[in-house]
Amino acid sequence: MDNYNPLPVEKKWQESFEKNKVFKTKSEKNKKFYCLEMFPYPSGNIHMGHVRNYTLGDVIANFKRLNGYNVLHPMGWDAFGLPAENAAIQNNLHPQEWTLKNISTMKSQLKRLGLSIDWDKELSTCDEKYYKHQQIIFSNFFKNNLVYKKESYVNWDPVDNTVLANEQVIDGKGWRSGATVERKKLSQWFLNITKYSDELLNSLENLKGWPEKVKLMQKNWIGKSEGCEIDFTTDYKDTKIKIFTTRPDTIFGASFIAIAPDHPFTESFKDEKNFKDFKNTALKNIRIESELSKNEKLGFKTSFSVFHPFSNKKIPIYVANFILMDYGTGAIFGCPAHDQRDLEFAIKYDLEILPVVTPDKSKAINIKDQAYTEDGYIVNSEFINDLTIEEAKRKIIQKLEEKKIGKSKITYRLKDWGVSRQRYWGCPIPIMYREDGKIILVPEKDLPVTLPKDIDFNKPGNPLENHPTWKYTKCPETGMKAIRETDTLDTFVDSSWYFLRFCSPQENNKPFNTDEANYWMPVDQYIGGVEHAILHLLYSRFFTLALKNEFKLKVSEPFENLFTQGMVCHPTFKTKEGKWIFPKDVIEENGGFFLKNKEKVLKGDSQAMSKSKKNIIDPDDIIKIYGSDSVRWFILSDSPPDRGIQWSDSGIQGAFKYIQKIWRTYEKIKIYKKVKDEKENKFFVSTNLLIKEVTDCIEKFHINVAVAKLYVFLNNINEQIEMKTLEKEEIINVYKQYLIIISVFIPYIANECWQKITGKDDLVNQEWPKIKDSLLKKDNFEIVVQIDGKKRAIINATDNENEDSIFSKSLAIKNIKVILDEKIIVKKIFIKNKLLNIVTNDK
RNA sequence: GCCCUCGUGGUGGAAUUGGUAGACACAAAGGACUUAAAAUCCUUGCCCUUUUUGGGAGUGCCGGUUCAAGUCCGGCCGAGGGCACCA
Repeated sequence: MDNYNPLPVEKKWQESFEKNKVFKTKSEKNKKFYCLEMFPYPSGNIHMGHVRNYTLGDVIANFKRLNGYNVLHPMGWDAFGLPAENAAIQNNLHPQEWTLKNISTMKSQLKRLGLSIDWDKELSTCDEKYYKHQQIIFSNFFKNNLVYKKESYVNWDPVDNTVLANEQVIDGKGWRSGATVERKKLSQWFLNITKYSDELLNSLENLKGWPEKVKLMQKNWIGKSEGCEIDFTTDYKDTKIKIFTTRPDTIFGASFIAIAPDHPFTESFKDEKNFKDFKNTALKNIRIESELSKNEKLGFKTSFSVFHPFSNKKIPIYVANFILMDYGTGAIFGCPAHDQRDLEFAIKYDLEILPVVTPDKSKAINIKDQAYTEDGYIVNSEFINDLTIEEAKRKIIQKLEEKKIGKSKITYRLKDWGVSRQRYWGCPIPIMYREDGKIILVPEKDLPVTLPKDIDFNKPGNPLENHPTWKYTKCPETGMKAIRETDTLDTFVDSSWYFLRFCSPQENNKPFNTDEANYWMPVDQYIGGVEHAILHLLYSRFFTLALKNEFKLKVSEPFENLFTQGMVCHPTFKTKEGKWIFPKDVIEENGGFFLKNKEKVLKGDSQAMSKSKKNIIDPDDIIKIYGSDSVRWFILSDSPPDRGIQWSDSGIQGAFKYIQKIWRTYEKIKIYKKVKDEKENKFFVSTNLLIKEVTDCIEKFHINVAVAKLYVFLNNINEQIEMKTLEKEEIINVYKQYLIIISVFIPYIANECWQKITGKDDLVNQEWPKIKDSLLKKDNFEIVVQIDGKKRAIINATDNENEDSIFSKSLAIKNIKVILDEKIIVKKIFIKNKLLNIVTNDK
């Protein structure tokens, strides 16, 4: 028998798919399925993470197509971003050339995988045909007050004179210059996502098809807190400090006020030397975020106080390094007895610790180094004594509102989205600053504002800013001089609406065609990495809400079902000096690991594949040896798709063997002859059951289990071939059903075998095999017989066979009888067609 | 620190949601075929035993609920992830 050689076969079918536009989206508007995987950043080559992501999506898309859905399965490129600029600097290659080259490479790699993508829908975010519409969306947000400018901090490299992205700051230093990064305030554009805080939070519970984990992460990110604001009157010219608290019930335990270092109240003493020093250290420490929680709680005692709103007691005001100006009101009252952080602060500065909540009314509570934060009753608190915490909160808020010094208030952790980037390779913001100081939009007819091609990366800073002419323009209305916005948009903006654009990527006048979008949206299945659980997915939800009215969208949520796939992992290798080594450069010998020059290599634990640790396997290298089908099959088997998968050589070899076995099965069927008769054959029943199980597994994303069932399926077919009791036609029919099913996973071998066995190449036009309910009804069952819950025997029974009959059959079994002879039967538990448990007095 | 998830053979993992634990695969050992290798196929896989269609232990640890627990409840231990001065 010939071996199956995947490479020429796969090439043949790839060309055939392409030539015949097999995966083109249909125009008729019947039941639809929009299957989308997160689009890739064109970094150079596809990696195993892409292979897993797109293969997974392809299984779903193929499955739905065979089940009669009109499927939209597009692909595009998240093509703006910093690495293109870095490559430009390093290789003296224009970001656009670098990007386009990468897109072309990766596109051919994806095609080689046999993905059922409609390439006519391809889009790229760095294409002006795409970002023109993003500028229209920005203009729209501008008109609807969803975008505004405010001062905000950036990472500033004082040596390179440039703004750094967070990932360019390493241990607080600039990645190129090594200079300590400073915080610098710049005026930047913000999208008003917080306007939708409540809606984004509340509709999470309607997202039934999202993983609970992701919803929880978003919920925590939005971070809703219910509490109240209280105005405290100070002894400085009667000014007021507004604080936010979730624990107004502890107001009588307040022993200090703490405000943020950049709180407006600090204006009156901002030039005091002691305060300046304090503020500098406090703000400096904020920059290294990981250090924050370890930081010591430091306070600066001001010479001012506030008056308690109910007791009129004087309470000192501190400036504290742990109070953030951009959360709540930038000020709190500290109640040390019932907040751990306040307690630490109070101990350090010797402030009063007055317990006002007790778990037990009859006993006094004593606070040492643990704040009491549990439920209880209020004490030491005048008119709210003896109330529960909840009652006290309500009472205090009511009193505050009566006295007009406070009100209930909901605060969110979610902040508005800063979208300005001081970068070249991004979508230009369609804004002009007119010489009379007015900020105006570039009119829609003048869009897109395109990026200049001739740029100089040798000068530090933003090339758009440095460009000799690009930013100078004129106001089209007044003819006044104007300067263009030189910031570009965060690339997360690009990916916040691309799923809408895919519905009508050729639409010229609008970001998307309303009818098409309303037909295809929402995305029925979205698949991607869990690392996007918060930002990308939240931003996309925000965009959908924000665009809804203006563009007449029917949906409020973009992604009906979300699946977050796990990472592809591989062991890491290092030399003694700690240099990372590619797995392909490592040779295993007698349990040890070596380089080609015999240098010893240390094997580390398995981690997610990453360029920096070099524990990567290039899909190209693998496909060249085993073919695409093998890679697809392996990456789908073994591990549940939402968990990490261990890449292994033996695993891919196993997959390759399976592909070979599919081929051998075809060759055996080709020469098959029936030689004997057999009355009873469970084959069709078990096949039908397998089809049902595989179908269920795919629908539930248990792809690894579906794969396991398909091993059984093929083994069963081969068993039947050996038995030689079926008609050839019968074997072929089951094999054809099998091929339809595996074509969803591994299209090339499936199409090849189908063509060989049927003489036609119309596998893609087939229907998913029907499950025959009549065959699902079994008439034979294996009944488990237990004594006191322990399995003792298995009995064959007919459908619905009754308890007495099963019981008497059990007694006929020797060891059951032996055991029961010594015991008295107390009762029997019987479950039809399944189980009989005989319970005795002797447990 | 807070929140979440997960602990099953040498390994990746199944188990219809409380009803036969270990499907399927990888790796290993033994065998068949072969001059040989590769490929392929078969067998084995905890302990005891009268070698069986027998018994026992067994899903991180301790306890509980139940006729019955990998699955439910309580406590502990361990691994991974998210948030991180959020008032």
